[in-house]
Amino acid sequence: MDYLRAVQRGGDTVLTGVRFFNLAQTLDNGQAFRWREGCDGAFSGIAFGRRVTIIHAGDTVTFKNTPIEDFENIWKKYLDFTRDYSDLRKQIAVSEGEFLHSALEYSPGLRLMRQDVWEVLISFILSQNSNIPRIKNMIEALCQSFGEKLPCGGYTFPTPQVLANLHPNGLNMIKSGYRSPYILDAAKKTASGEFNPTELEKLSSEEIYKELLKIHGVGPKVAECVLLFGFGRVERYPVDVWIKRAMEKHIPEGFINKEYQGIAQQFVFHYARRK
DNA sequence: CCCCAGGCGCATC
DNA sequence: GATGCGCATGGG
Repeated sequence: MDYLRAVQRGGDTVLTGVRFFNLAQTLDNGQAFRWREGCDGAFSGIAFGRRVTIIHAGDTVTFKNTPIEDFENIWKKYLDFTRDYSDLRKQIAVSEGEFLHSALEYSPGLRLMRQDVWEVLISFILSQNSNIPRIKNMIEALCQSFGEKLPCGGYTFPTPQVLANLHPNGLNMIKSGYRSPYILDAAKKTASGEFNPTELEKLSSEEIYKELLKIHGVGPKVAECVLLFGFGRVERYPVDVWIKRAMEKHIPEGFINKEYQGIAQQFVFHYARRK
């Protein structure tokens, strides 16, 4: 494991002996869109209906105002702390080539996140033909308009039911343009159970993939994002322009180890986009 | 002001 | 099943 102990201290949960974890490299690399860095380096965000502020100092990570049950039930899986990155990184380094070595070194604290399938689905439908600042703006507008206000500030991600009941132009205020009908279709199929993440969880990645493509506005790229970031299918990975370019140039034969190529791809993506 | 953006649907071949 | 085009809108 990549931490030694998790203990509740006051209202907070504190992890000690943390390795292979960096807030910015994990929360602000284009996997998730609802995290903001404060001026003190802390990151605040909302997921699974809860808001949390995370502070990283030395080998200690603090989840503010978080009972240990919330860490165990939500954030542990969300931040992939059920996986051993020490071991995983070694495996990738051994099986892959020089470019992956550089990519691993470039992001020592990058972890694959495991997010809510519904939120990932909507977020990456919105992401198409757009850029990260704008994606964040659309998602925030969506949450402010249709999410639930939290007592500690911010809004939850709206439910499928709420979005499914909107009129065709009910999303005008989030300025999602031609993507709006896609969002509504995803919401209707999810609210009705036609697209059911809990049931799909039991199926093979390829079967889930086929179900995802039935949603209007979901193509190969978005479907792979949902498989990797939502369903945690780490053998899958999305191919966008950045990855396509980087793979063709540096890893033309593809990843040797297919088992974790979704995670390996995260390092390539982050490294390929470095300034 | 112009360019283009973590794609996709649709028409056409 | 492959290819090319238009897309609504804002961020750089």
